[in-house]
Amino acid sequence: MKVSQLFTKTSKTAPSDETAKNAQLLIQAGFIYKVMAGVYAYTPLGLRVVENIKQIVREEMNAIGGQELIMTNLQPEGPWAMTTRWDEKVVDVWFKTKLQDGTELGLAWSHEEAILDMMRQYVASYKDLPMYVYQFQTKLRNELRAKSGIMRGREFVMKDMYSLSTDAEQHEKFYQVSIEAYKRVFERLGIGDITYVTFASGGAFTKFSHEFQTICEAGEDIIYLHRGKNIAVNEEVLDDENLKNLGIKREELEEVKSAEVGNIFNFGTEKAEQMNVMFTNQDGSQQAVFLGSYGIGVTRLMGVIAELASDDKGLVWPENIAPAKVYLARLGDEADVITAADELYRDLEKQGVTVLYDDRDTRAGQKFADADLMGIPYRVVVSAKTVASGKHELKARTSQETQMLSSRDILDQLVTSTVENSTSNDQ
RNA sequence: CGGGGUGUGGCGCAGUUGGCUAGCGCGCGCGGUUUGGGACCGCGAGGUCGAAGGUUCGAGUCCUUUCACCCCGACCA
Repeated sequence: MKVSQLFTKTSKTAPSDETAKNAQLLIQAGFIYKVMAGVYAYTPLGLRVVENIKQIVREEMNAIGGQELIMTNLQPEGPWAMTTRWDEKVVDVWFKTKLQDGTELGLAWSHEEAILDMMRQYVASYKDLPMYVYQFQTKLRNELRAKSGIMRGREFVMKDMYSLSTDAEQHEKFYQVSIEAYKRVFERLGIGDITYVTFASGGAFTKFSHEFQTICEAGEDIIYLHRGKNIAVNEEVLDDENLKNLGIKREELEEVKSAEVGNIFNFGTEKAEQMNVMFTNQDGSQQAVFLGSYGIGVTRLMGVIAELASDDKGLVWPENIAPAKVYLARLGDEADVITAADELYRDLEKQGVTVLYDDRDTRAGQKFADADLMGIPYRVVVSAKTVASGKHELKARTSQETQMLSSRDILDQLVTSTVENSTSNDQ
């Protein structure tokens, strides 16, 4: 991707109508565009980050048997009425609209009912179960108040997975598998060590649900960490009885602010009973499907990571989700400089290293400032000086030191570290 | 939804107790000098002051209504 072709521009000043750090930085650097409160467009750089996060999630969901699909945003009343969740007194975040003939429709804020309604047609026997489906969807929620930039919007991208199981035992098995998969996702996103499996309120079917909470000052939740056991308790379920059941003592806990980046939830058989989604069991009896629901807030994660990974110069993306791995700054427009930079650009991309190639006719300072603001992990400088010496400059975003290396060595180094990344990711 | 705050060129801001052609910085265009950390000089384009209504000889400045945005709270399956 060439910087000269990006329609977005960086800004020296933060937007005045945002106070959340994630929104300020992402807008300043040209990753998102604000349409209205809680509603943001993702511009090319931002979209790359979203897609990178999605890809990591996708790989882990596929690895535990998830089948990707896409449900619809437009929802008919029928399925939701069966569970009482069509009622705006029950679910107050509905956006509702109408067909031209007056038929009321809802815009999906979640998809449990939609999934079950569809699966009624596909699930007939215990042999069809368990079944795991997931999607990346733009969720629409009429929140009373949007806030914190992209961490709490009215329109956001979420990965939601649904498990359909024959019974509690089969469900529980996958539930545990999903917890491990989620841990791998957050590990790969670079926030594994500050993301805690957290006990939270469970609703009618189980004592707890599990949230994945990332320690973050900008988060909305307060959780109590037990570092020894590597778990946490949401303040909403912090009471003596629960602590006793979990075998932990209040004084062992540490209070922190956090952002909920994932949630897994057990619906039991109630929803399938309400919606009449049944299967025939081995003994020939009709039984209701056991439902689980597993969310990861994709765009919220982007916001959380932007909050956590930045310095006074701008964003600092982890390599796994950065919009590009390298910022190639070409200084000067002499023919040999252009040739050298173009070649390096081509060779890097050819070997799978994503490059943001700053081929603009602007000064060095501008390019360096933009590279820093955008948070690209590595910066390579090609100039008349480096071309003359045969060695270009390589610098990591997080480092002050630069190395002078030949094009060949730069290639080797950047390609190699890509390989290391993908290797550790496969485990 | 309750409380608080803010709306002035694309962005960030200043506009004194209402006063004449609404300023500044960034960005943008043209010319020139520059060229490794957001260059400098000159010229130039661009706003009717969130919107509507009102008071006044006169409103960006005052009043009313309204819209939008931000923050706190409530809410968040």
